[in-house]
Amino acid sequence: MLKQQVDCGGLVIDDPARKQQAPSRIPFRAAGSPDEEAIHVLEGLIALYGVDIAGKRQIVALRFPGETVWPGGRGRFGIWPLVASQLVVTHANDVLGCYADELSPRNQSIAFEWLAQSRAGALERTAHLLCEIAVRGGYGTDKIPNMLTQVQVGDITGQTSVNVNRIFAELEARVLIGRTRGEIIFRDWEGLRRLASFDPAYLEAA
Amino acid sequence: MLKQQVDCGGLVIDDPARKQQAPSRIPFRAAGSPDEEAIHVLEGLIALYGVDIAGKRQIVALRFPGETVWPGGRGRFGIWPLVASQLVVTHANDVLGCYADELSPRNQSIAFEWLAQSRAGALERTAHLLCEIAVRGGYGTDKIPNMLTQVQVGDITGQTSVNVNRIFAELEARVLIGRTRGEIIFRDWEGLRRLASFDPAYLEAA
DNA sequence: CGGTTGTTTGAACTGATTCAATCTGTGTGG
DNA sequence: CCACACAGATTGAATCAGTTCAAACAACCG
Repeated sequence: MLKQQVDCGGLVIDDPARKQQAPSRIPFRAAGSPDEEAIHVLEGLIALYGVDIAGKRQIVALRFPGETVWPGGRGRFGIWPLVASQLVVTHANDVLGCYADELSPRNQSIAFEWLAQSRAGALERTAHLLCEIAVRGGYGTDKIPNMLTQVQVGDITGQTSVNVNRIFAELEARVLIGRTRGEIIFRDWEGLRRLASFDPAYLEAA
Repeated sequence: MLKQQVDCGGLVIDDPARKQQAPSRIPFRAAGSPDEEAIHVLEGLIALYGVDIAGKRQIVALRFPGETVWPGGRGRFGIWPLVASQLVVTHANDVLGCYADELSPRNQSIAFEWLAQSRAGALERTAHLLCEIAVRGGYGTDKIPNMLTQVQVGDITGQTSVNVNRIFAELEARVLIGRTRGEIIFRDWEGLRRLASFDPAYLEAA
């Protein structure tokens, strides 16, 4: 998970002068802004989102700590911290070397996985998100912090928050997860993984 | 559209010895095979697809003539010629140079666009596909060849063929398209474009 | 305490699926 | 030239997943 940081040269990314705080849920960069920058996530969780005519936002990608938002969408996608985050912004050229070799195939792989999942049922998609957070966030298979609102989960998985709530209740009723205030507990990781067709292979670089 | 071919060195891609015919609808590479190769499309239309537990296939990307299928999914996605196609297969290393600069950002941009579109209604998604075929296939805004079955359109847009049929009928009833045996005619390109929120900017390289 | 944000629940509605049947064009063999 | 098979397109009816609207409930915070 931390490989990118090492590859790209710690001296750039660890420069404290470039570090920025990004408050939760305040757009860090709105859709439509030019993007020449690479944004490295140190802490928190960042979403790339598109907006349709009706004003509905659809999240198209997540970036966990250690991952990087590369330019390439011509600014069509906004950047939205789902939780309070720490970022380092560099000009893309400074770290381009590691883009081709490692990062881009992995990001494409994740995008394809999301597309392949996109027609599954809401139960499967929601379970898949929980699995992905567990692995990509490095939390392991016991539990993850409950850091997203149900509205945010809906933006990611393409449902209304009303339905997210029912899906969570259903996952709990099936004893796949448990919920406390601050955490989601995996009561049956293997069952959840199977329900979601989640195979972490797509998260390894090509 | 042909830029990639030029960039990557015509001598490799134009080598007639490497040219292969790929018959329509016979998997060229099944999901799960290793992928070390770059597959260049000379003619036809290629789909990358994933398969879920239920055996349903979901197409995650298309490759038109002049475009290339890069490795990076660890073989999780199969390659399926939607129509009879001409391909050139090379080892990825031989043409890696052009990957980072041009091709990958564009492919990521397209994947994001598909994800952003994925929650729109069936009418909008189908209209979007027609627009994308027109531009990416280089057919212009008058008409496109009717080369896909309604089952294939459903695989791409995530619907059943029954619904695809109804959507086509609806698009025709709204005088956005016309249908003949071999072609789909754009009767109101601007209206179709607006309905689909189709902005060809995402098809330009970053 | 009131204000705000997030969660939970109910009921009506709708887009899309599923199942099933019919229709149309195309090619094939007698 | 006709009989037949086959793939694709079209249509109808029942069903279902998810949305929408509306309201109640819970937790948190100044």
